[in-house]
Amino acid sequence: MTTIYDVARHAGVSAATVSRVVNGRPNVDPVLAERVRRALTELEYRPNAVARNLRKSRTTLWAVIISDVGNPFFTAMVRGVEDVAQKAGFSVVLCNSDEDPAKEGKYVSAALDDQMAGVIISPSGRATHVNRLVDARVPVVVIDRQLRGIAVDTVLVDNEHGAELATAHLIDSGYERIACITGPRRLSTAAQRLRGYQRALRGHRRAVREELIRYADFREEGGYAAMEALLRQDSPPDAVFAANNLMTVGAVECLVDQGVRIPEEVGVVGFDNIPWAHLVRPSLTTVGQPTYELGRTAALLLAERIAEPSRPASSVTLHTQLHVRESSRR
Amino acid sequence: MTTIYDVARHAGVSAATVSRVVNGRPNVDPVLAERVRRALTELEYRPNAVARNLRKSRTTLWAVIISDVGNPFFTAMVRGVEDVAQKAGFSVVLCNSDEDPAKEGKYVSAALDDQMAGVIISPSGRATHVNRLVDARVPVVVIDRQLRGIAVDTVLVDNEHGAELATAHLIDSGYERIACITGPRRLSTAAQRLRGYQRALRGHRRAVREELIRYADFREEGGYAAMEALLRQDSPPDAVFAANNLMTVGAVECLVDQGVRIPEEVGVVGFDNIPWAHLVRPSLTTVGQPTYELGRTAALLLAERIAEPSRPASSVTLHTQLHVRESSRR
DNA sequence: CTGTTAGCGCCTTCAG
DNA sequence: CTGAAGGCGCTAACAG
Repeated sequence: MTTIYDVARHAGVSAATVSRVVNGRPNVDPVLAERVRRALTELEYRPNAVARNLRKSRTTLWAVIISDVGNPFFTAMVRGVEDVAQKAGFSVVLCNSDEDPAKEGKYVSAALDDQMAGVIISPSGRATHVNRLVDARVPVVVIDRQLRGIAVDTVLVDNEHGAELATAHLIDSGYERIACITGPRRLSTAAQRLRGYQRALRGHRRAVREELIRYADFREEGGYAAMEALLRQDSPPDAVFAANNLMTVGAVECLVDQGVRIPEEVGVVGFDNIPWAHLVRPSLTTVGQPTYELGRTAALLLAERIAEPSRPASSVTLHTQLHVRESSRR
Repeated sequence: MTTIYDVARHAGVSAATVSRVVNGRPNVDPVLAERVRRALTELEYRPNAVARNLRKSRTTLWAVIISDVGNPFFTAMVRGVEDVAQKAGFSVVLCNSDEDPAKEGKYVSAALDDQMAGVIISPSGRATHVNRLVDARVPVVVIDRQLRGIAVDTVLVDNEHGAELATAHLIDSGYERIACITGPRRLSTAAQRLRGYQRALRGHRRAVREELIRYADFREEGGYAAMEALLRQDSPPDAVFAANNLMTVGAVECLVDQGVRIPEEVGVVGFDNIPWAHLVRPSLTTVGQPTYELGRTAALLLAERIAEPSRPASSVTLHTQLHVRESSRR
């Protein structure tokens, strides 16, 4: 491995001068600079990033801690993060917490140990781990899920509003007994989408029936099981609002398996984009999120905070959009 | 930030002793060790990974360079990699080359500069960048795509065989003019899947018609455009084999848009798993790959090579499986 | 404008 | 078994 000293010797200057040239500092004699540049290319010098990081006690890496790499929602988001990161000179370490606070904790520790330049996290529950980052003054942006009582940059969507629109649309389509399959209680997204559902019902003077509300796990299996339970009831629902993409797929699978016709017997609206929602028969009505933009925005916020650590925390809310397709029209 | 010296002072020993305790070395007086451990927890000491990396000139990071984070095939693979990596004490840096050799080059440079412990790469074309890694003695595993004339650990699937099965199945189902939409010529997967298609035709004494073969980009848009072009021909195909998941989706979209009925008018088989292939109407026949296992295997190979850098390169081929669903039965 | 010096935090000889 | 010393490669402060 060729070091800065090899280059210095080869160019007949000091290591400091080489460093200055490498880092594009002004105040270097053009003649020397040229000699250094030649040595640089001749020796194919590449700065050792690790040494540089130690010296500056900060790296050029961002950790993105998401709760499910298998969920296209999160990968689309990561794409948005990545594009911004690369332009800003950072690389992205993708960490999959699998909704497991312990795993999340491990990744937060790693981010701390590795002196990551910043962290974007979709927290799997309480604020504990995010607090560790904040306490250590590591720039953090929370994405997708809200954390109460902690001043941190946050990027969200208007969950409640989106859920309300979705539910109102089912009501307008003539469905009477509308169920809601939401996510784990501890997640703000689950709570807010449930609240939007309830608000729509109340706004249309419908009763909110507890037996039509299910808490599942934001996964396919959970959506399937919840739908199954709903169908087994004495008076089953004639429509369902599922609070994320994977659970929507699970619910639809269940309906298909049970031979229940969509949208005639049961109408379906899902939250989140679902890849190829339009190819599924019937095509699925969804509340679309600007996933890529979510990631982009979070990355932009992170870059700003890194540049200016003391600026006050801000919170950005992006908007969802209802895409009406076949699964909700009867 | 508390350093090893703070701990040493606090415990009344030298930094060397602390280091030994932290790293679980034997030959430390139990009494001292206990004192050190107490200091460790009292001060909440966390070793600085960057300093450690510099000292040992190796990190605990793997770079996984894939060509499309938007493709569920690759993310499923990454999951397999991640699970193994975590158990082996490595973190995974996910890099998205977007099929762009220049971007790929940048990420390879980053891996080199950051002294990554290893790289898993699905190369976007020629071997140049992989060679740089090999030359620098960075442990590498090539995944999904074959690189000729270079001794490197590789994990593949039986592309030709899978494609042959898929095509033979279309022939057996009674289709006559079977088209093939394959990927970029420079990618081994595209070439091999095309070869499998041709082999199946020849094996069944059918002519291989050049006008039924299209080279696209392994993306949705490419699949759509290729299908469109095929349909515009004088005698359009009555079936199509698409060589990856996204192109299959694109082709199906095109058929739907044009009002062509699947599988009655045109049969469809796609390569790669397609999430929710069974929910799409008609459900899609696919050649399934063991994606998670691909990632797992690559990670295992990488771990082995890191442990034993001089072992000869090996190549593992996993098997595909034909999942017959509705889109190919008439 | 340039070079010398020091040290980021850790680990690993090498003496003792 | 323990501690002192040196150095991984780089950059920032300080003289010159």
